[in-house]
Parts: sequence; structure tokens; C-alpha cells
Amino acid sequence: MSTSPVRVRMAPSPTGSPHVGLVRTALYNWAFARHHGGTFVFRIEDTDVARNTQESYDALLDLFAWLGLDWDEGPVVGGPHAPYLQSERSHLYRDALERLTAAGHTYRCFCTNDEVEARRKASGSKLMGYDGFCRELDADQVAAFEAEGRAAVVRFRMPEGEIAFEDLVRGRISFHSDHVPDYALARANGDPLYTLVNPVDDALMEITHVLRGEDLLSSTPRQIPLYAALADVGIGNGAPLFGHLPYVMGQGNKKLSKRDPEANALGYRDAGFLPEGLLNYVALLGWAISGDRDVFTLAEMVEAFDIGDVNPNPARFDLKKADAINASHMRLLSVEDITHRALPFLKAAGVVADPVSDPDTTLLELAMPLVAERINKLTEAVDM
RNA sequence: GCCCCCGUUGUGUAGCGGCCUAGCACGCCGCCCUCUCACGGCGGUAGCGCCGGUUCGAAUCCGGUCGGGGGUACCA
Repeated sequence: MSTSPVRVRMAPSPTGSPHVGLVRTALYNWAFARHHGGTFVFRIEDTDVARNTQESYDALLDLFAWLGLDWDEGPVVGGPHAPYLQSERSHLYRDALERLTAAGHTYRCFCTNDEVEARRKASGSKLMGYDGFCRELDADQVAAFEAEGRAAVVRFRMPEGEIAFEDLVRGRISFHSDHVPDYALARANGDPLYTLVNPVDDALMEITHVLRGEDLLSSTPRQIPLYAALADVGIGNGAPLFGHLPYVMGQGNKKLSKRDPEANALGYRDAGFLPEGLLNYVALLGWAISGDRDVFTLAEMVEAFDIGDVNPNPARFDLKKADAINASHMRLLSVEDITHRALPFLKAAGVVADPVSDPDTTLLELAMPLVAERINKLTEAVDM
């Protein structure tokens, strides 16, 4: 048993409509935090100004409010590491970049993609990515590039050697630095990139465990040395522990894309799902509470959740099973509860008046006991 | 190409060397209950990718192979 306090986070980008994969990741982080009595941080990664939207940000807050996944630090509630929107933290990234550069962990790179590609062809190297050409430029060379009017990206100087870590869901994983090129931390125009801001924020916010999608697995070997470099310049305490969660797949062998209708998390609320139903189903995408049961409450999940039990295989999203799990939760509710929850749908459909009238109340009292026992989703109450 | 991850019925999973003639759930197919539908009950269907090795014994450990996925950006 570790005695260090657990601090985890979810860090979505406010682009497009929230994806069910995000719900799964958020749920695992939340359950992990609650299980360990730790802190759940909510951070908004809105550095991509071109794609961020206010609607998307609002949708994220709506979604988590509906699901009942509460956060201890983040937007609305604040916290000791505020602000929790990356767009309001640029001074922190600039400071981190200056410190890293002062300590020699970065260098300026003037190469174009074409030049890098041409060199690779000429050398016959099998290694992809940046070749480190600008690593050791002297002052004259830098001056020459600048005289040409070239702008420079800031690259991280990757240390040489093996980078290994113990993944919380996959066990030991190792890469060799030969396959992890020096990567860009900031654009030529000075804007910090995700590669910099994500680790800086996790370090600053003292995140202890990063549970995230498998798609970030291959960026882990480049982040681990960055955490070390950040700690070296007084930012954070080194790398957190990582756990890479399996993909959520759609039909066939494709990741569930944002274009798939079943990917839209808020769509489930509108379709009459219970939040506990969606959460329960989504929890099953990579985790099981036991061998012979798959319907459980959030409280039971918090009690039982162990990141080490998460299955590394990609999971297929199955709408029929989601419906069935939701239906099981419907049957767990009382008639009064179902009536209460179905009311917004009934009002929206004009089945009952908005301030519920007396005749409506009578109707509901008569009809709901019959309706409640046969519907699988709240929206179905409307048709009955 | 190179690097990394993954591989149990159609789907999600349990399984961590003998308890497995591989369990549970969804789906699907029957039957029962029922005025109908839903719920509920009962039964059926179908799986350890492949090849070697270790072992008295392998779904479980090791190697290889095949297949799938991801990365290889001044995206996240």
C-alpha cells in the first residue's frame, strides 16, 4: 500500500462533441481516485485555438454533471493549481521552456522537413523522425541560419539509452532512444505544443498516476525524460506512473470515431439512458467487477476498482449490450424514481404540460406503474 | 521499412500450471409464463489464432509465426 496521496486527472480538449471513450477514461480515473481516497483533477486542454469551441466546453461540463462524476479541482470549483484551462497558463509554459533551455535540455532547430527527409534518404537510415542535425550547432551556424531568415522550433534533447517503465495495465514496456527522436516542444512562432504543456501541467499539478488511452502509449518514452528534465529545473518531482487503457473500437477493427453516432456521449442522455447505465456499460470496456456479474453501482465500482485488473485488449462498443445494461438499471429504480426522471422527456414531447397539471398528475399515477415496468430507456415512456 | 502494443465463442469478459469435458453477460435460436408487448423462467448455439518448447500436466510459462492496432508531425 502506497502512502503517497493519489492525484489523477482527466484532461479533455474542448473540440467536437465528447466521445464515449472519454467517459470511460474519466470514469476509470475518477474511480481510481475515489477508491484510493485521492484527488480527481479536471483540466481543459484548450491549446488548439483553431479547433476549440465554447459549445464543446459547455458540453463537457454538462456531460460530467449528468454522469455525476465530480472533480475536486478544476473549472468551476477552482483549486490550488488554478487556472485549470491551459489557455490561461501560457506564462507557466513560457517559464518552463526558458528554464529547460537555460539548463541545456533543449536546442533550436532550423531544419525543414524536406531537408530532414533528404538526409535520411542519403544516409539510408531506417530511423524515422528528426535526425538531430541541429543538436550541436555552433554560434556561427546559428547566425547563418538566422541571416537566412529561418525560424527555429525548440526541440527537446533526448538522452541516449533505454527508456523503460512499468505500465499499470501492461507491465514493463521499454523503448530505445534511437527510436524516440528529439521532438518539438514549441513551434517556430513560440507557441508551446502539447508535447510540452501536458507534462508541464501534470508536473505542476503533482499528478501521480496518468491513466489515459493507449494512443498515447508511444508518446510516453519521450515524456519520461522530459519529466526528469523538468524536475531538474525545479518543476515537479519527475514522471508519474502510467496506465494505458485499451482502445474503444467501433464496428470492425476501427477505433470508434467521432463520426459514429454511438460515439457521442451526450447522445445517450438524449436517448433516455440512465447515467448509471451508461457508466456501468462503459466500465465494462476493459474491466469486470467479477466473473459472474456485470451489473453494479458506482459505489460498488469504487470499492472494487483496481487499475491492475484492467484488460489491455481493445474493446468493441456494443450498443445492444449497452441497452441491456441500461435496462437492468431501469429495473432497479422505483416507479417514483422513473417517473421523476422521465418527466423532462414527457414534458418535451408534450405528453404532460410543463407545470404538470392536476389531470396530468392523475394520469401519471395511473399510467406510470404500468409504463415503468416495461421500458428500457426513459424516452420510451413518451410512446406509452 | 523501423519501433511499440494486443490476440479466450458474433460481442464484452472470467481464467493468473491441475478446481476448465473453459464460467458469466449481451446477442442469436427454441420453449414456458402472458389477452398483446415488456419483464421473468428454462434450454440451446458458438471460443483458448497457429507452430514448437518447458512440465507428470498449459488457455495459463517461454520462443517463433501469423493476424490486428498504434506511432514514426512545428496534431493531440
